[in-house]
Amino acid sequence: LPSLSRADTVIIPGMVDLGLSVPSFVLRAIRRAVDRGARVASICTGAFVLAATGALDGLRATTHWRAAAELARRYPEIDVDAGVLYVDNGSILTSAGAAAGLDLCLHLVRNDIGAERASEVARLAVMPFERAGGQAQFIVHAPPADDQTSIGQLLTWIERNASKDLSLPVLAREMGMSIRTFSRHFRAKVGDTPANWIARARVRHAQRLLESTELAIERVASESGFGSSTVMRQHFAAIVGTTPLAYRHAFSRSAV
DNA sequence: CAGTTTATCCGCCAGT
DNA sequence: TTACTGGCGGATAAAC
Repeated sequence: LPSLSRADTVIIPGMVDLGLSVPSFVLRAIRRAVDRGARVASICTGAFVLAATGALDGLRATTHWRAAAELARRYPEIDVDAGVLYVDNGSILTSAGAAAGLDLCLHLVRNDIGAERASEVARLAVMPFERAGGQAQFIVHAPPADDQTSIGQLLTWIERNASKDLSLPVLAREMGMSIRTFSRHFRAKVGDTPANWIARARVRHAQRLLESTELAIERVASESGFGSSTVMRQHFAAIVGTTPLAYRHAFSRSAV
């Protein structure tokens, strides 16, 4: 609970038993997070917890379809919509059943760091990138993530050009900003430092090459933009937790 | 692996 | 006054 006073995003999972009442100190902690502007999202029947804090009053919201009527009965102030996967009110979000919770989380990832990364996350989570049809018409009340500025575009460009020179001066010039301003904006928008993010992009690139080619490790390193295989190994160990060769072997064994 | 060089990051601050 | 920019220094981390 103490982390609720610092968290940027708070996610409330579903509760098994709607008859249980949530301790008031939990509700207060959540309410404080809401009040200081943290982004708070509920999944499935977690909407009941969020509703109990009063944060949903006057807003449109959703929950598991079997619980929707009960939510509307208990909290007349809430505009309950059982026909959508999730509802985005900007900093307050709710989602329907558990699977829709994944859609909601993917929506957050997409808004935060772009569609490119979101599609990767979706792939990792083995779920379709964007569910369409049926009840998939989600509602976006908030202005669509302000200017999904050029930082987002830069990220996808980096993702595709891992082997290029991605030093700070180069990227800053690319963006038409000074180095100082660029690193500041990057940090604010992406939540990570450029070097860190680039290292992870390069590791992803290397993983792809290791999965799908027979290129020598040294070659994989240079194609992925690492100065040497030593540098790649270093990052690989830190991020993936194994060595490039071990990764390739593990992958080829498991890929039928 | 250890030592050296280079790059990055971020607080600070003066200038729009 | 607030909101933003961008150079500087130097601790820190990465690359060699």
